Amino acid sequence: MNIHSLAVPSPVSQREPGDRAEAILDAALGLFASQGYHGTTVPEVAQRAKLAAGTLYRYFDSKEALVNALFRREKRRFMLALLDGVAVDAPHREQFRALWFRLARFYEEHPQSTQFLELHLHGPYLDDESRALELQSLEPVVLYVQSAQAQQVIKPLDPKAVIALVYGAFLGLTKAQMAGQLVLTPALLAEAEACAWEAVRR
Amino acid sequence: MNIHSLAVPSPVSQREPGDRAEAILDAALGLFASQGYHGTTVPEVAQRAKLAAGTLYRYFDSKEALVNALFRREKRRFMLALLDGVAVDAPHREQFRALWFRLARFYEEHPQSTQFLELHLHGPYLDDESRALELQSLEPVVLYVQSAQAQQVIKPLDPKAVIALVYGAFLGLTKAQMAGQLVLTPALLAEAEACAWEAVRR
Amino acid sequence: MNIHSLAVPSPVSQREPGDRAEAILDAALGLFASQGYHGTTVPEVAQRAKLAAGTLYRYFDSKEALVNALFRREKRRFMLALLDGVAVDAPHREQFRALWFRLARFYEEHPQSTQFLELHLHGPYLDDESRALELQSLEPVVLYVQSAQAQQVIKPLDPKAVIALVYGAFLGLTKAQMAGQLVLTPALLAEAEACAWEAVRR
Amino acid sequence: MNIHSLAVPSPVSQREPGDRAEAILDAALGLFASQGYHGTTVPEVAQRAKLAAGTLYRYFDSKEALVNALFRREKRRFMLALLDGVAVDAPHREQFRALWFRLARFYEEHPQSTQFLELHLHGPYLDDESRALELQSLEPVVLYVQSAQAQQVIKPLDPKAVIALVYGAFLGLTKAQMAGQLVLTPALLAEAEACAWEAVRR
DNA sequence: CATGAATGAGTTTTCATTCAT
DNA sequence: TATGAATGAAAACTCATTCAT
Repeated sequence: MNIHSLAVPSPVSQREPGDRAEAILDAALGLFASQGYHGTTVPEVAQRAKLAAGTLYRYFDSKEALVNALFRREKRRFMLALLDGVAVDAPHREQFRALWFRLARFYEEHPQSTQFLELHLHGPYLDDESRALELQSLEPVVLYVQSAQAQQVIKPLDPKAVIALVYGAFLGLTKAQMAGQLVLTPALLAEAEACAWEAVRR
Repeated sequence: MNIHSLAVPSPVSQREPGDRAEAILDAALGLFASQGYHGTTVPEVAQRAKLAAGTLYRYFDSKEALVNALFRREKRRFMLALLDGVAVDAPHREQFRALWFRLARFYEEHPQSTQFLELHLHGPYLDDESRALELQSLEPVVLYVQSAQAQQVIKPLDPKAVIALVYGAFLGLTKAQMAGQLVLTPALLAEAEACAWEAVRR
Repeated sequence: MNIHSLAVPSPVSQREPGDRAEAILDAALGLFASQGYHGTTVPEVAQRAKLAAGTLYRYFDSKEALVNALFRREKRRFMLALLDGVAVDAPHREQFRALWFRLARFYEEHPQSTQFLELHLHGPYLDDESRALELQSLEPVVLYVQSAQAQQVIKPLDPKAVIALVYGAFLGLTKAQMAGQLVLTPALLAEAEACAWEAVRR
Repeated sequence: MNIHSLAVPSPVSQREPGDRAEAILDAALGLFASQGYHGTTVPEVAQRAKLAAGTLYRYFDSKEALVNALFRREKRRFMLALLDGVAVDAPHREQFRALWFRLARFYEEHPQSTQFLELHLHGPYLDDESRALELQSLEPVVLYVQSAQAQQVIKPLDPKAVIALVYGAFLGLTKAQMAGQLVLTPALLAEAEACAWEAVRR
């Protein structure tokens, strides 16, 4: 038994600051992902986050500020899941596989995040900071593709086309699963990874 | 000069009955595609269709009925463009290429339709008939894939996974183009078609 | 009996356009005058104008637009009542008396307008056009005072001070009447006019 | 250096009890005067008084109680400034001059108080006590006017009319100054005092 | 006694839908 | 049949007041 096990469990009302904002973002994620921005009401978000509608405005200036904060949180989460600690020295084939399964894992753990980010990519309610983040997020992947192309491992297409094809294919699978047409088993994901690699390999 | 050039242009009030409904659907397509269902107002649609808001209700019972009618029209257009007169006897490789370029052509001619159909695939406002059409629309393509698989030309994956991968890859390209990251030149489309084929061929 | 007496009385629903906006302004005048801008709600105005809250927004873009439209209408009414057809050739003493009794008449006929204009003179919700009108409205009276000063009929104070003294004195009377402390009989008004003249005459 | 300069400044937490209520009233004065009752929020007042919104409610039961307490404090201040130690034996002309310059001094030192008292004279949020104070405050001035009228020094108008004319004229000057149209120099104030006297003298 | 986060009623505003003309 | 003004329910947002800490 250590000193921590003696600690009094903190009651709900003693949440750390920031916790409440996170709860709101969590609630908003599910709703924006399934119903879209205009299809979701602020009271709905508040109710799901277990607070009064007015309270939400202590944490976010407006519905628009909320969707932007959410977009940035999810985009950062996504990029972190995709790139953090990636083995840049590994063979390109290995890196490709790693990236694919990181996508898969992120989708498995945060399907709503995947859906949200696709749905809200170009909403007119996204502000400059969100758009900047969006643009910036592609860069590391473009670098990977260019490096692989320099080694003549990936076809010499526009790197953005390569990314669009592979990530598009991946998203196609997730949509099919969400529509109930498909079950993304590990086996299927592995086969699909092979397909994706065949598509862009040289 | 022929007899037609002499024809008096029919006044607005003497349009054929279906004409106005079509005009409404055309107007709705552009708006729903770019702003979403909840982000588009009925008066906005009416104004773009050059009629009064109240008049729209002579043609569609409600906003929901409108979006469903639109979904069905666009889905049918899309399937027609994809499948009508397709050469079922041609080699599978040829058919694949043909399907890809039909997709490309449809997107080129009706980018909003492509966008609309993706965006509204799973809106909670779609009714049973629309959902049924959605399911049914996949069937001919599934048959094509199964036929190719029977000939051991396409990998023995779940046909829906094959479709998801290929159509997903195609949509990835269109999104990149709409985001201004890419220009879908004929050359790029041809190269991408090759990629897609490599992805699923045996 | 003339042709007009034969006219069918127009039903309520056939009001001339503009009538409705006027009804809203009339309703708003009474409420803004007695309760102030922030103390008056839009549904309150709508109810008094006998229409639904939403309908008001067909005529005015916002509550702020409404108060500005009202300010301008009342200011113009006031200036018209004060200056239209004034005998600029009459002796200055006569003109002074005329102006005073025009003030009195306007107040008698539109006490709420007088109150509203005083109360909202410097509200932060007044826009540039309203402010410009406010500034411009003083000019003709300044000219009168300067003319009288040139003839050595009125004391050589800053004309704006002369106006402030006289109009302030007048407003003091109206406030006392509205507070129930005083009754502005014709006799009292005449005596007060003499007082005001004594104040500024040379 | 004297003994006072050595005094330890009393920490905020050891303020005298009435101090905080005064600080709240001071903060409220500035805000109510410039933005009105409904245009001012309680948190705004609290922030300016450097305390939390909740704390304000230890000192005043409600926003309405606050505005009433403020009204009474300012009204008393005003009457004190106007009448305290006034030389009742001096000639009426002298007393008139003294009253005028006491008005001027009060306005100079507490322009917001002047503005507040005028703006809130008839707010529906004023309670009976405030209204009673309002009525009662006029009495000493009425007595002065009656005394002067008895001596045939001031015109035999209703004393309340006399007061309305003179105080109205004074307020007119202050409004013109606050609107930036005028600067109330000592010279102008002296000339205006002469005007006011001419207005009501016999 | 002080705090300030939380509340929810109330405010401004929008918009799908109706209906008199 | 076409119109568009009118409606009122519902949305985003504000703020006086309370209360756990």
